[in-house]
Amino acid sequence: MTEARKLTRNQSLVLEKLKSAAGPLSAYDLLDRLRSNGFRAPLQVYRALKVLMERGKVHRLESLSAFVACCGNHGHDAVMVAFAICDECGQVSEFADETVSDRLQQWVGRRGFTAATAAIEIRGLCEACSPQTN
Amino acid sequence: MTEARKLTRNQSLVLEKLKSAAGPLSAYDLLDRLRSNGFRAPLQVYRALKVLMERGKVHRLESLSAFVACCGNHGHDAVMVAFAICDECGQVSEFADETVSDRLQQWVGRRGFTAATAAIEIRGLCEACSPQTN
DNA sequence: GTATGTAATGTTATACTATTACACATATCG
DNA sequence: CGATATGTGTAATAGTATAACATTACATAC
Repeated sequence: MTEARKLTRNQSLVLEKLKSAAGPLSAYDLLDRLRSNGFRAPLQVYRALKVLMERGKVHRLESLSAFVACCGNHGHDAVMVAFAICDECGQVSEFADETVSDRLQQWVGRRGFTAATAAIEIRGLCEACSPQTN
Repeated sequence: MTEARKLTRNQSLVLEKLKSAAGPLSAYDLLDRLRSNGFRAPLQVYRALKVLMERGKVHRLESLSAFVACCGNHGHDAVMVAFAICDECGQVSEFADETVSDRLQQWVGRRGFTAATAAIEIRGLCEACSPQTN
């Protein structure tokens, strides 16, 4: 198991901001929102994010260069997590599908590849933002 | 079908560089390699990349902020493409798996989400870079 | 309590990635 | 020709991320 130390002040602040945000936040968004808490430099944010990601509490959305708090609704295992990101409203849904995970693992495994992390990000339109069909 | 115009000079140059590269290249890598061809500004690269990606000739690796030529070995359809990226040597394998594609489509579809594009990137160690086990 | 090692922090500067804005050119089509 | 659309060149700027260094906080051992 990963060592589960208590979060430091900076780490807690960053995590709280992400949890209370409506959607993904960039590191600089976070910095701006934490200036009133004494944050002054990007590195303070990036360092906190690094630890939070290592502990699985935060995910980085590669295609947005932004970060979200982990929803925690999926199996706590080392399954690959996927995201559906609405290009219109920015809403993000997090999910994990074991079949997807297994198939991807199998494909790379057959070639001797050892998977460490994965980014699975689907971009499109959420229901609310889709053009009406009726 | 997507209009298949002939590539312009800049677009061809960028595509050729990507095809002949050993691995993914960043936009600025490309710029440096194309200075002898008259390239002077990042925008010349980014504009060519944009068109090449729209035509499916180039993929962007979100987790690297880099670009690769499409291998063309997978079904030419609108299937989601996946990548295995070695964190050690930078080698990239491109592949498409219909099951993965279908499962992801199903998951988001069930929630009324309309998928437009996807990024599936697995990071880890390729066979050659994995620690020996024998 | 003091020494020591480790992790976290604060700060500045810098590197890397990407886009905006504007001017000019070229091609196609009526 | 005039009108629209696309491509180009250039400069300036915005946005994302890390390197390097000095300092502080805290746990543990002596």
